[in-house]
Amino acid sequence: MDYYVKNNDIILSQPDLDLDETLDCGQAFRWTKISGGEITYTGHFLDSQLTVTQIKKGEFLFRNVSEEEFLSKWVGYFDLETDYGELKRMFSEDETLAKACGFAGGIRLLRQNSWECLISFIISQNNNIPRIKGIIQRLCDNYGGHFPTPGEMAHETPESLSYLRSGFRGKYLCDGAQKVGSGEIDLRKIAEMPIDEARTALKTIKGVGPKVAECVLLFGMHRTEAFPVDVWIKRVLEEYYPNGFPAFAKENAGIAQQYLFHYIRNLHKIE
DNA sequence: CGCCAGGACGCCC
DNA sequence: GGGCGTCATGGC
Repeated sequence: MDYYVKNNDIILSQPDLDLDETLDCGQAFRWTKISGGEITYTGHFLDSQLTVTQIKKGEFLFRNVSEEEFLSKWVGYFDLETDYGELKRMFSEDETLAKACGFAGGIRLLRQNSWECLISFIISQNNNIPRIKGIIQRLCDNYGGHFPTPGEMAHETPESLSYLRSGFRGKYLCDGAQKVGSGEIDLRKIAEMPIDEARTALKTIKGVGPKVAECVLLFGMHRTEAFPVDVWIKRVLEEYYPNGFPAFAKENAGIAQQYLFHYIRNLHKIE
């Protein structure tokens, strides 16, 4: 990992990271882009806030971040100890994946908080990304600007959450909050389970089906073999992989999925 | 205006 | 087990 401390900031050199591709690709919903000449995002992980700027291609400024905080928090969050160059070389055995990696090679899989991920992807069902962000924004605003803890949300009802305007998802959010807040569901234990057991456990929450469970496993528990299939990935599988997804990528199928998701969604822009 | 969205549920057969 | 209507809301 190539970084150094400069004044109160961290300068990171990482060719396999692009802020737009990683922070605005539908895996996380609480990063906002700061308008201006440079590419800057501000957002949160757990109780820490970060403002990060892409100085130039592959070079980043983590503003007002100590070396200790960088190493203990953001290196993990941005998965900086994984070699994505190596992953992309492996994926590129496959023709479609090679194109996808070439199109958006700056995607990384963020290591997000499992609880926030669970709530976020319950909200995501049959919804679009701008509106998902809006609902999560209203939720955090209501809790003084931070993402509510399971304990804080456990008492909510669909009526008390009506300000979210989350529609039919309100009752699902309440069931998730009640189960996690009460300890009936232990996300830390689920994260360590064999994956099929983990899937089954997550799906005991109302509103958590195959897709949402897979997203929680991939984005919130870093189970890289999890492979969420939404309408976009379904199109990819039908069009490019009629005989199945390549077995060599199985262990990291979820990361491959990220490249493919971004690729297929933006294909209309490059043809 | 109509179609769609990082789907899941309930019901039917 | 697979197929289908329904569920709120609002982005485009």
